[in-house]
Amino acid sequence: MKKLPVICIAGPTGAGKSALALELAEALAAECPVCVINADSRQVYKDFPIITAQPGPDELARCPHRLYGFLAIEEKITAGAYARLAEAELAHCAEQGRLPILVGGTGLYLKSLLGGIAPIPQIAPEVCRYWQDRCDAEASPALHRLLTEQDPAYAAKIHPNDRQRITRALEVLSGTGHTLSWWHAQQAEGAKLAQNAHNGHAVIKIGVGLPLNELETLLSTRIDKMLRAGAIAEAEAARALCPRPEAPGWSGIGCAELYQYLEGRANFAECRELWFRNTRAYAKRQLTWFKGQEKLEWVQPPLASLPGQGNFKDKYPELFHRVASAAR
RNA sequence: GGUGGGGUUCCCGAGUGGCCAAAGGGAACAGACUGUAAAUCUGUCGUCUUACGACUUCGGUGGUUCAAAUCCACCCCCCACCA
Repeated sequence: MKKLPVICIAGPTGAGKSALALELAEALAAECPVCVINADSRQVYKDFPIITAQPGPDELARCPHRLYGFLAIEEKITAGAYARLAEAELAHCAEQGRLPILVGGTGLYLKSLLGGIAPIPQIAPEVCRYWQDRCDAEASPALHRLLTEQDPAYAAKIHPNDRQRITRALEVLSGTGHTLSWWHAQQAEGAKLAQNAHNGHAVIKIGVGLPLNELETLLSTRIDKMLRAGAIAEAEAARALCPRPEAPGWSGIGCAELYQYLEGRANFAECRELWFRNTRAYAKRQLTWFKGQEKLEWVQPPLASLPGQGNFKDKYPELFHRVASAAR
């Protein structure tokens, strides 16, 4: 049996990745069945379908979608956990002869899935707590000095102020007995091989995007659409379910801002403005990531992405041809 | 009309004679990124292509002083309260 390729649609938030995926899915309908798989760290939360821009019922009806909206707000997902879940979905697709279309803007998740990630076991929560507390008490530069003694190679790569990475390195060391550098070395070989292939499947990476200044308009109108679609009610319901803003699910852009608004700590205009600013800043970070980390085939956003208007084939004939012939 | 408070670099905001191109935060720009990644972190951020340098800024105009964002005078705006 022929190995189907893996299609990957990445790019900054709000550029229309999901819509493009559907256009592609529909254009491909004649060739082979497909399955859209989420590669976005926030669209996994089931209580924020609107705010995290998950595909709606209409979209979901158009073709199978996986890994969307399945996590509760208090639950945490990580790059490693995501990679395992997505790996299983890819295997599933292979069994069924479906062409997987990965869609999402979480660069690290895509990288972990396609390029592999160090096989570090889960670290006990007490160990994490311990370093977290120590970092609070001693400040990150002190822990960075400590890390420099234990794992100079990794310490040299990160900044003394980067408490998230410093505590993680220390957690891994005390939790597993090996340094992060050691763990990274365990999978370095595979990572190099996996750049353009995944378990023997060809990977076609498509980027959807626009320069930041042009993307702004899309981001702004998208926020208004979310608001009209009931973003506030969604946040309100989520708050009733989990009134802890520090819970993992609340960290999404828009969620956090709306929480402040609901608490009366920001007025509506401030909330909207912040939401927009943060979204824009995030899109910029993503652009930087994709510029430096991945080589994508950039494509314009599908501006008129109304249901049933998928004309991927006409817009990107060569790209479509490549995908289709790889799928056949 | 009276009294009090205030006008600082894109925004917020510190600064009350020299150590001030001016704290801090935000925004912006550039960047990093292997389990929190919609996260976390870095650099730049008045102008002069680089600066040990030069030049122009702190409502306006004059003045005091070796030296002013900081002191004085007048003026223009804003806010609060009283009328």
